[in-house]
Amino acid sequence: MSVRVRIAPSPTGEPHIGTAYTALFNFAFAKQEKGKFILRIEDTDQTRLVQDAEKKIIEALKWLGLSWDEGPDVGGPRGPYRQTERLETYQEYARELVNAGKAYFCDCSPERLKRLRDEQQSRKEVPRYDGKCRARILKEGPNIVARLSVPEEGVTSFRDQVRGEITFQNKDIDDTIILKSDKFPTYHLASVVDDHIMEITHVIRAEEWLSSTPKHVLLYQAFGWELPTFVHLPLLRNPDRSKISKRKNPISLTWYREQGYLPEALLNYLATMGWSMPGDKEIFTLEEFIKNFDFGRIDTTGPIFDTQKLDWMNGEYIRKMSYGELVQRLKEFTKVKKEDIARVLPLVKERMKKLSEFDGLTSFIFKEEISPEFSEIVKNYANKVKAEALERVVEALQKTADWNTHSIEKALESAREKLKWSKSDLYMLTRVAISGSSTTPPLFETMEAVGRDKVIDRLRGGSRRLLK
RNA sequence: GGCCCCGUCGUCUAGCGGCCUAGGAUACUGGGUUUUCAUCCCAGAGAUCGGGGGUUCGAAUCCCCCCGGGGUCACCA
Repeated sequence: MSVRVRIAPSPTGEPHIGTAYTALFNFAFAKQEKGKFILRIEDTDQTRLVQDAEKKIIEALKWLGLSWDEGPDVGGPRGPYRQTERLETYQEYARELVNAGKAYFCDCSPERLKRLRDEQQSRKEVPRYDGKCRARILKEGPNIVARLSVPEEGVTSFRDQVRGEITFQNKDIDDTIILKSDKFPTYHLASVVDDHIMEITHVIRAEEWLSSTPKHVLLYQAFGWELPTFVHLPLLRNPDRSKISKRKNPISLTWYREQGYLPEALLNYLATMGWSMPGDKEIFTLEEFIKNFDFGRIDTTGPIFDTQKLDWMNGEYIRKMSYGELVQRLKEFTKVKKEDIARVLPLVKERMKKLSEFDGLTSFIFKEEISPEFSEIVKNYANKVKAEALERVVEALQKTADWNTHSIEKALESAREKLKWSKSDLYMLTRVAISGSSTTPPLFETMEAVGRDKVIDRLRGGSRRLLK
């Protein structure tokens, strides 16, 4: 049987980093097995639905290059792939279960359920449904839900591909609602029915689903369906080890994109979360990941998402990338013209960790005016002396016909000989005068990029400023 | 709290009974290259493998208990 896997995000907010993580592992496994990777939209919660969320998820996955074979609008024999488009299906299956005595209708009001929960909690009991409607024969209708009838005794167990055998006592499992009173299925019913109809062979999802898996297993058993293989990936964590969340960590894929993380770097980083390439290799391509992917190398400990290491990895990718390719990628991060990006890129390529840093690193080159601050540099010279030094540099520069790093260096050196200044002092003074900053790319290259006229203007401006 | 999962340097991890006086990466510190920054190179510090019992000639690796962390307990997914 050929492998079919899926991701099933809910369009309830920003495209989530966890979705990318799960998608990556599903995608890699599908590719390795030459199987199918399916995108299914779990939009059954009408109250939490967010307008553009599905679109954004799709855009994010495309950005990452994790392409899918079926869904939500891409053909496939077992669609549609949005759950709200298949409501009758779930209703039919729920009815089938009720008719078979494996589920029952329940008309307990939300108020009663809340009261029940509160009472149980005050008695320090585990909150769960008391089975009031279990033995009643109710007709389907408004304000009626369907609940799974969980056996009172015995155990439900299943095998998780990376964690081994996991067993739950049936008495600990609640009679979960499978069909809500609005006749929409809950996640449990919908995902089990869909996974079966879509012939999903491996359910690869996050660890947070581990404790509801027995309910799913019970559903499969009630229907008499064959179980898929379950794989629960470790949960990405905040620095305090709690489940990764908006409050404590950036989780939006849109944010990572806007920050200038390269999709291939983000994917590479994600692949090292809870998984390791044989041979201590940390930088690897998606193709290498696919080739070497192995469930046995999944670590079940929840990894902390460390943006510092992501930054390092992103920088590695930027440095490795060709200039031409980088220029293309930079276009959406700056208003600087393409030719100018290409021209100054060599100065900043190895200084960028994120593409969004390009403007900050290069803006001084293109600015019309800068306001250098001289007070903190070359303190052993008086302002007047510094101003004169800048004038000497201007004179030397004006004598050179060519404008390249070599001629600039020669001019600077001849000025320096007259001034009898140290290299570091004169270069630092010049650097601040032409850039406004004490840290820039190499001076000659920087001056060359700024251009002759502007350099001379700025040196004179600096001189005037010092004399004020 | 019940149930379930997990526990190797700050962080990501290698390790699946002897090759481990625990390796790599990142972050950090120092040094080198250098006109500043960054890159690059070298070095250092950093984990008695959560703790305690076993099993074994031998345990980070197997077993038990404890402790710690996390997840989950909705007409949300």
